Amino acid sequence: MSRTQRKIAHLLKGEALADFRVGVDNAIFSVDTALNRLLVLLVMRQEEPFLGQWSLPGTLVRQGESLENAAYRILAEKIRVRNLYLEQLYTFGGPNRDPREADDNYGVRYLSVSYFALVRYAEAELIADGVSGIAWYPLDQLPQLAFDHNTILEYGHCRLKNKLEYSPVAFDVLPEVFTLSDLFQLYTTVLGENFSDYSNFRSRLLKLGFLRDTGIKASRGAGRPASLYRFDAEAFAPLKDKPLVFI
Amino acid sequence: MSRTQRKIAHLLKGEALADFRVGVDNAIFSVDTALNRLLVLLVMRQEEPFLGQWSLPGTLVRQGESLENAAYRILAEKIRVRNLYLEQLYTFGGPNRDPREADDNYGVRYLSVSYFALVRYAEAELIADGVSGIAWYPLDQLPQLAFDHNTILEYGHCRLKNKLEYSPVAFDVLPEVFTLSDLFQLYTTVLGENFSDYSNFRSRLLKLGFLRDTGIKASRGAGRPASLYRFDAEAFAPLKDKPLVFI
DNA sequence: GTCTTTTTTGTCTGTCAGACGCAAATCTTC
DNA sequence: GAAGATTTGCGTCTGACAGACAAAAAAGAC
Repeated sequence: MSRTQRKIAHLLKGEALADFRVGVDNAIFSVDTALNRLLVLLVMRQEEPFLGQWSLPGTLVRQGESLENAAYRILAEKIRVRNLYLEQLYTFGGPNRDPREADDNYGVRYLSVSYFALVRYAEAELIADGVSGIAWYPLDQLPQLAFDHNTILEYGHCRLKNKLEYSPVAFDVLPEVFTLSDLFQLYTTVLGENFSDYSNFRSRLLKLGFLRDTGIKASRGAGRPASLYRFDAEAFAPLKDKPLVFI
Repeated sequence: MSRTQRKIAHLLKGEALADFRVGVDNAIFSVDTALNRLLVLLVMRQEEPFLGQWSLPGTLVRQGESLENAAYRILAEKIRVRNLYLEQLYTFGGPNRDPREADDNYGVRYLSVSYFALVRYAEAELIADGVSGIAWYPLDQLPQLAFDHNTILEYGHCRLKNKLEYSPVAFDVLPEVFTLSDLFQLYTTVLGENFSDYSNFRSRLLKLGFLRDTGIKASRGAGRPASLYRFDAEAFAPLKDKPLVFI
């Protein structure tokens, strides 16, 4: 049965199927540990609809391209980064979420498969192509975004908090070696100040046994120099999906 | 800019966009507490591809229909049930996941937004339309399913275990009043025998304070009659996203 | 040298999970 | 009706740990 025949068969049964255009939108987070800010990557839209408004970096999916590859592609177009974490977030596909649906009397639907990403802030290099605006925005100072992208970011923020609590995603965005203060600041910036005491956070993480003390000390201004630690993925493996911290 | 113009513009830039057909597939779980079995709902495919093979109940999304509504629609076509829980699971959209893509030289892609559902087994009434096969299958005795539906069920099983641990979804599929043994059997069937002792499970759940003792006793065969309890949603509210049990 | 800052290492207390035993209340069998 | 079986309900005990807090150690700042 050809596609047209199938379509006709469905129409005869009174079931009008929708034709879809599928896009991928990325909620890309980063943590500026110096200023204790949680940031998201926004781009200025260069075309209608929502021309001139901030939005999540997104793209339509090409022929032969997987959803995840589309997510990696759009990320690579906007940002140069070596270490990152990426996973699917949620699929938004209600009718009328894209004004282009109304333009088009053929009745095409626009669906967004959103992806969640966390990148290392220090080494992330934004790619400005001279035309389009691109910037890190603090999550608590978001402008009005295009489409339903504010909603997507709410989902993304939730996922980020859960990920940090239950998975070692933090070590994807910290440098190879880091102090326990770095780690603690990352957690407090994302989860809020009041989830644990530094002292208890420290002893819990150390007791879990997947942080290796390199013996090297890092002196940053005043105060006792801190030990630099390294994440041991092998030692972490058996702790998979156990909580790392308690909110 | 018309749709055709946009398409041409993209083609000129060497970006061949994919046209999508979007389907919804439901991973519908149920727990048979009498036999301690975890079941999933499968239907026999009535058309190509995978004619005559078992698959998840699914449907293509219609014009003007939201993804969630499509999920509810296909569920309602297969099963009559009053109490259920449903949420989006994951979106599978790699190229070549549907053989129909190869048939079609136009290059249409088939994408599946999967939904996870949990229904009350005792009151679930399967709708056999005389033509199509439909049955509950124990999760540990699955046949080879059509498409990537075995993968979808793996995702679904993971989600089910997490849901049970962190959300009161169990009370959506238990009767209005239930004994603590009912509750415990539901948990052991899904999570395995070795996550907790009945005695400790009992005291933990009671101490959380959202189970109301109705005072009514239920006598089922031998043994001391059990108290019937009722779930108090209001009392549960502050415990949202705290774990109910520990695996 | 003294003060300040930051890291590191403790202590103490209350809570809770996990293991287990036993009493209570019903049915079954003799 | 008595004894045993079965299931529910309710304890106790112990070790681990979160949360609150104190204090020592090691550096820079003055």
